[in-house]
Amino acid sequence: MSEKGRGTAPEFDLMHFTPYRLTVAAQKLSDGLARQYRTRFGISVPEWRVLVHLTHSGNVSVRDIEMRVAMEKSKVSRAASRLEDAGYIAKRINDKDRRLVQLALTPKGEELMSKLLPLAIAFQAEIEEKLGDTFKGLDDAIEKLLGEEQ
Amino acid sequence: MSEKGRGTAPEFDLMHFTPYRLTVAAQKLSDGLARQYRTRFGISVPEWRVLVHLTHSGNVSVRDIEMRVAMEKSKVSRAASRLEDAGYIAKRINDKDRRLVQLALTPKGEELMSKLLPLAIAFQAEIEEKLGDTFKGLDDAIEKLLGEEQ
DNA sequence: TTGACTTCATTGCAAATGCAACGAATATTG
DNA sequence: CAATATTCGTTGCATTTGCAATGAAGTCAA
Repeated sequence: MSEKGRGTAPEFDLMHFTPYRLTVAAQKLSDGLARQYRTRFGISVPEWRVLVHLTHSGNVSVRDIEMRVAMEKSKVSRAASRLEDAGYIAKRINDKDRRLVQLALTPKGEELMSKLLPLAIAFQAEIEEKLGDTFKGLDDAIEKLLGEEQ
Repeated sequence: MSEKGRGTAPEFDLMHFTPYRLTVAAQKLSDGLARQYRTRFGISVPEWRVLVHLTHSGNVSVRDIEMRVAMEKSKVSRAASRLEDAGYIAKRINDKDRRLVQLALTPKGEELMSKLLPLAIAFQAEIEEKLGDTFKGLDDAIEKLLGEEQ
């Protein structure tokens, strides 16, 4: 009771710490698909995010992606460069604002996505099935977390 | 309808893709606390995890931490080295099995944790409050994800 | 006891990351 | 219009990461 006073650590268990749990769960969830993308197609997660965004948003700048896809602009820029080198996307300078770089899928990139997307869709279905009735609860909570102003 | 066949991307929205959502939510959640730990105490997330584990598990080897805390052993090893350099933990070779390195908090490390833990506890409370009735749903789903065999 | 196998922690190396700085282009202000 | 400030994308640099390889220590079986 009269313990030093210092060194008396409060009760705390990492295993019940939500930031930790969420991080580990997210890693575990992403890993399976990420590994497939990497080994079968040579695509990293940042590259995958750029590709997806380009798939349903025609011409997009690096800045657009930075904002919508939760990645630093340098990360986006480098992912885009790798994708360009691999021939999956093309960069073009925007005529109206020559600071902007317009990114767009090449035919080869579209072909790649026609293979990647079905995998992702199946993966999502798998997750929802696995989670069963807890899925909605998860999604609602995430929505709340992502929606926070801050 | 008779579109090329290639280039016809299936419907898919990254913003509703659970692995992505979970990753972004986890990052957002961790960031606030991680920034505090970094700027105010010079502690990184891997270091923080090692410290927490040492706090309620006396003498622990690198391997123990690797298994329980979801980090690669090299990551654990380097985090431990940095913590040792900073004087927060001590390494000692296990007499019974001299391959093992026993890690333990120093008094300075305990003092540090007596500052860090209250922050974490308050942070957790904040999260639970912010999430309100959606917290349980989140926690159940994470439990399910983390509990999966594989 | 010896030799082959396994386990543990560290380290080397190439790649990825975050951040700040930069140059080029545009916007804004006086 | 000129001068200043801001935005955009890239790059340099130091740090971190993941993975494989290493060496030291222990285990097991013949």
